[in-house]
Amino acid sequence: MANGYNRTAQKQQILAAAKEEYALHGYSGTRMQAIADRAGLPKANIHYHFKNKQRLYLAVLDQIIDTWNQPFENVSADDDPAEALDNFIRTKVQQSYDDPAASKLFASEIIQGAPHLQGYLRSQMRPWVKARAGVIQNWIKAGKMQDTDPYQLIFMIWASTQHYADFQTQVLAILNKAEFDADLLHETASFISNIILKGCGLSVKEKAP
Amino acid sequence: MANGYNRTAQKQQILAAAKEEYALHGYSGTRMQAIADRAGLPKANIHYHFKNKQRLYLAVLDQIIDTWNQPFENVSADDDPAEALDNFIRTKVQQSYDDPAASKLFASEIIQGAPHLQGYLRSQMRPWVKARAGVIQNWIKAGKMQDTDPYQLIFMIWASTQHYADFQTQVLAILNKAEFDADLLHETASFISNIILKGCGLSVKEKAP
DNA sequence: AAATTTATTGACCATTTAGTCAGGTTTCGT
DNA sequence: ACGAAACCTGACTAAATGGTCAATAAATTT
Repeated sequence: MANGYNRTAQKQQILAAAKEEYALHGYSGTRMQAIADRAGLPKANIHYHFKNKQRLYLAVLDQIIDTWNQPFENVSADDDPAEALDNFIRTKVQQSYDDPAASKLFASEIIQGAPHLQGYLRSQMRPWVKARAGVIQNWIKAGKMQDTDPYQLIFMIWASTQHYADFQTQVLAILNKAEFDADLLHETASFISNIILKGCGLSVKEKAP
Repeated sequence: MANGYNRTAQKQQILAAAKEEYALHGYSGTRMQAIADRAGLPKANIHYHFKNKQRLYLAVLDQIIDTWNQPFENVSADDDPAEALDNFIRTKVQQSYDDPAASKLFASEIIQGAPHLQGYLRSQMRPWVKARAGVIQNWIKAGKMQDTDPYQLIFMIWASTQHYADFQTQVLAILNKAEFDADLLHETASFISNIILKGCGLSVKEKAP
């Protein structure tokens, strides 16, 4: 799905601005003018780089997916489940923290029925999950962890890790905090990891030295 | 927040149609005409019942919140944690199943910074969570369950239960299913309940006779 | 340094869409 | 039955917004 490089820094600037705006206001709620303003450029310039609103949106989605997929490729049946799952969870939480807009934008797209991502879900994401589910299944067969539905497990990890990006507003309001700081991030990651690992019957161990 | 009764069935029809449209296309992406079409009414009729697009949106949110709050009021420190949490989880999953549009709409609103719900989050939801957190804290003090951050626990339950409504499209695509049926619902609720309860060090018991 | 391609921009336009309104119809109290 | 109030609706309007384009500037090539 990735379409190579984005030539200019300008283009990156537009993509970044667009990501924020789309995340904040949804696809329809986003105004090309607002993207232009955020990027500090005249609107017509954006239409020079991107044919139209939808193409720009797709380019943003593209970039998000590219970034996300990188870290998860290298889990294998030889790994230790507890360590691998812990790592998976912490990486996801970190990503949510680093780029909440990306998470929000993706979430909005899915919520609205993934009109632009049906193909991606089917042809990229499903095989990816299938492969990870296979690894988990192997762990179970090898007696490394108790019987647990791998798909449900992955969904639950996704849900609980992304929640802190997508529902940040709600979380902060409830906790009565102004922003999501590094402490809360760490606390959250540990909490989720603890519950999930223990829930799977895995012993939670601190990182080996 | 509730504003009394909705006099006519017509009004309910409009609210239902609006909920679907807003959930499906977001606030800005929703067209008054589309709501009218779905409700089978001329557009002007909608403007007779609701001053404008935003008021209609607020009315929809209002109704959702009203419905949601009903079941959770009656948890007390005397209850058994495992049973209460299990019940909480199953109710949330059931709600997601019964009215995914409500969940989606609420999620979109929060993702976009809760522009219409800041007040509600602060003045209604925060105290509500605080009270539930207090109950959980009491359980912990009474030795009924191990030490667990109540807020994090509640967030995690919210996240994992609502995920099946909000990200339904993604879940179905990954599982390669056409729709979310009652079996999957039950399976999901049990899975989440198992992981969470075990994760909290609670023994999972089937419903007492 | 001229020519040519690439990038930038303000002004403009066509379309979409929320909202209005005057006039008609139904319902309801008396 | 009658008047009044509530309800309904087709036709219209004003504003917002995505997108275009011709003119201009900058970079690149020859």
